[in-house]
Amino acid sequence: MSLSAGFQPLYKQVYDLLTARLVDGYWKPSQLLPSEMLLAEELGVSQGTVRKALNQMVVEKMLQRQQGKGTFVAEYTQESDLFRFFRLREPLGEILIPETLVLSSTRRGASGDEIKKLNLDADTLVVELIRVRSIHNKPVIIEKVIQPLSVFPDIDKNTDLPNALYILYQEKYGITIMSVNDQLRAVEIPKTYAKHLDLPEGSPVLMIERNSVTIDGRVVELSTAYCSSENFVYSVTLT
Amino acid sequence: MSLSAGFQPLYKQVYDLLTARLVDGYWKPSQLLPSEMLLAEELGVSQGTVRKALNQMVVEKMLQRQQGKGTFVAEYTQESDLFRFFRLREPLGEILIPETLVLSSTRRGASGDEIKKLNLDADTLVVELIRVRSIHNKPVIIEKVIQPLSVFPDIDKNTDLPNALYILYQEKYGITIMSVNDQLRAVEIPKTYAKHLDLPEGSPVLMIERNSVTIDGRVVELSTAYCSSENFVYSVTLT
DNA sequence: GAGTGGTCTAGACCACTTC
DNA sequence: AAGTGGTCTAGACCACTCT
Repeated sequence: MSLSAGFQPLYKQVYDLLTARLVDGYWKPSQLLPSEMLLAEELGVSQGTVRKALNQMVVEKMLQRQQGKGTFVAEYTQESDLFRFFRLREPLGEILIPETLVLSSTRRGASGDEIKKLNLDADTLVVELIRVRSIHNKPVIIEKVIQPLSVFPDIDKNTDLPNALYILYQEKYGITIMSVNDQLRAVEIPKTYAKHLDLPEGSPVLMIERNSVTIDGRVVELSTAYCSSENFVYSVTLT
Repeated sequence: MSLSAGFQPLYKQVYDLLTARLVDGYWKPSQLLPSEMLLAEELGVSQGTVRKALNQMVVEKMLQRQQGKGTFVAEYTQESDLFRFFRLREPLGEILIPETLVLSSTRRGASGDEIKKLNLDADTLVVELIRVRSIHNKPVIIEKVIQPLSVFPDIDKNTDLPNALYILYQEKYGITIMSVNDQLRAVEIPKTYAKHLDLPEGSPVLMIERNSVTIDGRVVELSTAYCSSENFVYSVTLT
């Protein structure tokens, strides 16, 4: 059997092979995969083994399955999916979808910190994007996003950036963000940002530093956000 | 077969039955469960069905399994486990274990908000515990913990509270905290707390409001923490 | 009705732990 | 060697979707 050369369990080898097909773009978001039986036949393993690999990929949100229909590559085009990583809520818990305004977009060389965190070559250019996000017409977040041009060629040539950048990454660059690491601090709002959020200088704001990680484990985007927490909170459940 | 009267899948019925045994204390933390084969025989289902239920409980961190040894009720007595929900880190990511000093412990009637969040009767008494937590001998957190006496009888009679309260809840009251909901804000530190954290008045601090939830879904503890984020960050990964 | 994923079973063999 | 969980297979039947 073609997979038997490995040291890992069969279902793990199947998992790796199927995951590679997603990373390579062999299967694209929203696409229907072959049925369990067909995959089992193609790979020379039992249907139960394919099932175990597929179910693991569902747990990790790479795939979605529907009884009677089939198995699909996960897509994040629903509002609720797009804002899967957007954690600001009203204190009572309602989900809030922000509007977004781009303030600036500039190319520059990557800083040492960025080179390290994004694992870039020394001379790589990055785009620094500054946006203000508003909820109910009130500006509540100002964020700086760092995108390496080596990962997202000419991303600053796009007109009409989508509200959720991740959909652009997925549709235009075939890059799917699977997880983010957030570090939160409380700081006084930087002087230059105070006016954009309609806050007095010295106001305490949440500072959120985020690394965005792809399906294959690469950090491809950095962001730093300053969030007014007068009316909104960062809400998260730990298990 | 004794379980067949339900509408749910067999493995779900097995899951519910086994979970109930944990909630009831029929099986206690660190205890060895019967083997898959014995459970299957007792419940009149196949070994594969028991396995599916057990594995789900492992995912939810109620059980731990070890090949060759058996299946155990999860216990949280390791330092890393005790601080499973402790998210403060040095910016580079090292795990920090705080020391803890109790400032006060008082009984009082529950407030309306507490009655609602903890689902209490109107006349229930609660304990309000105020603690300072230090890292490397520097105070960084001051927290107020609300414990209903209806859930934790005479909890304020304990001398020597453990560093992690959850181990007390588990060992003395048979209550296991399975998840927490955190809401984070940035605020100016309350005047009365500034001196405890060695911070100037008006300093921005992280305010973390937490609901702690048991294995059976009840909120049994509230806490509000003010954290200096000069040298530490709240770190979390979203998937 | 045909095709999909979801459940359940039974049995074989492997890997690890303990005695 | 005996007992545990982990993997893999094969087959039956159920529930759902689409045509």
